[in-house]
Amino acid sequence: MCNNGLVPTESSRARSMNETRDRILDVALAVLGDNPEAGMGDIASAAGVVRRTVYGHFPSRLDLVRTLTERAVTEMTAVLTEVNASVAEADAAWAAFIARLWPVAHRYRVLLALRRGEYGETIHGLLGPLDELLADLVQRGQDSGVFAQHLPAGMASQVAYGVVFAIADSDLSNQALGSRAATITSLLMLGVPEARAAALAG
Amino acid sequence: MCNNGLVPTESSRARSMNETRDRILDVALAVLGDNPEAGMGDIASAAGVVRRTVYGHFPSRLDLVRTLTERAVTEMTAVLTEVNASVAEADAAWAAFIARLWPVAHRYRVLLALRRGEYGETIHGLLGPLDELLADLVQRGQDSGVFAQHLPAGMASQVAYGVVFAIADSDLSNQALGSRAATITSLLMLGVPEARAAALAG
DNA sequence: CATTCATTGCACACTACTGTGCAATCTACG
DNA sequence: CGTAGATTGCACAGTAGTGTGCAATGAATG
Repeated sequence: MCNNGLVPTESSRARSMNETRDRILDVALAVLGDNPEAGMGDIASAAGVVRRTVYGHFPSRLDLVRTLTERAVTEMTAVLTEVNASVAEADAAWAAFIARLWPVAHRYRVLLALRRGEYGETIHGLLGPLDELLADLVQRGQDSGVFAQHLPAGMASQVAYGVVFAIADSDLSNQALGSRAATITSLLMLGVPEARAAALAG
Repeated sequence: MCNNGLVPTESSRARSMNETRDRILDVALAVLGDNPEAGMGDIASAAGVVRRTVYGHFPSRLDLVRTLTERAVTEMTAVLTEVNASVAEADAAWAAFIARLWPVAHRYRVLLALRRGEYGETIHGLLGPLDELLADLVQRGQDSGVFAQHLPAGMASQVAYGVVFAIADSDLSNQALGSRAATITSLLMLGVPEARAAALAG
């Protein structure tokens, strides 16, 4: 063991193994993004690896999906908590969140489809904490009067960021325009006036 | 043949067969609404019939789904054309459409899930004409200035009525409130001011 | 060099469907 | 009553996936 105990200095072997693992995850995200029903074989092929190898890293399909979901939740939660801490007004915070969420949402667009069917329960469970944070933000906006109250906070937040993922899913070409469109659209449906929404979307 | 040639007077046999067929369709809508991945066996059981019988009425699973989709398109198109003919303003027409669409949307909520994966192409093709009508309505509203233009008409209509189906899907308890909430939410995201949206939603 | 270990290639069992074939059954109809 | 036809029950073939077992390979490691 030449490990210094602080930095997990990986042997070349372990590093190469982690690279394989990461590549599988990245490729899985892309492949499943195109076709949520793709099998382990499709993912393996796309990753330049054999199906058996994928099972070496992820014992089951559910493990792979869970890992992807955990990644997504970690990234998205980080963005939301950061925005929540630095932006006071709820509508401005929402706008900042969506703007920074956009690239992430596009990457993880597959989760929108995977939420239904088979893995729905697992994914839903993992997304729970994030859902609560979103609902809290919307609730805060509704309490301070910047958001309308035509929907209960929980449902409004779900539908609003569902819309973001939906636009991220259908937006194949222009990423920049999509971000602005998604921000404005979600703000509008939360009850923010058009002028204010356009201003917040930069 | 004691048929008078005008009304297709069915024999008791043919009537009973049509009842079976209709029951299968109704039950399939309910079962698939709860679990879009339910198999022919599940549908058959729920309809109080044997799997083989379902195949007697619908040669393949696709035939069943296609029939359900055609039903949905027929009903929804009828509502939309009727509203289009009787209501002038685009935002008012949209509100009237959603209000009358609501119960239908709830019944056919499964199509939202079925649009992705396997039958997506078929369903998409059948929904095509309806999608165009919706896009036309939104375009009309954008041209006359009652709808905002943050999204192209085609995408705006898709996302807006996707939201309606999403709310219909998650709304298990109160149908009446859901209709109003869905109307307001979709109007808001189309850029209609909150006051006007609330007024149009009755 | 000898060892360790990720990866490979192949075989296998298992599950869960779809769609078909066919004889048996029961019922409405003539 | 006799028959046509809808329905049933069961068997069967086919497909497509998941997950496992195991020997062979090849490269990094000590």
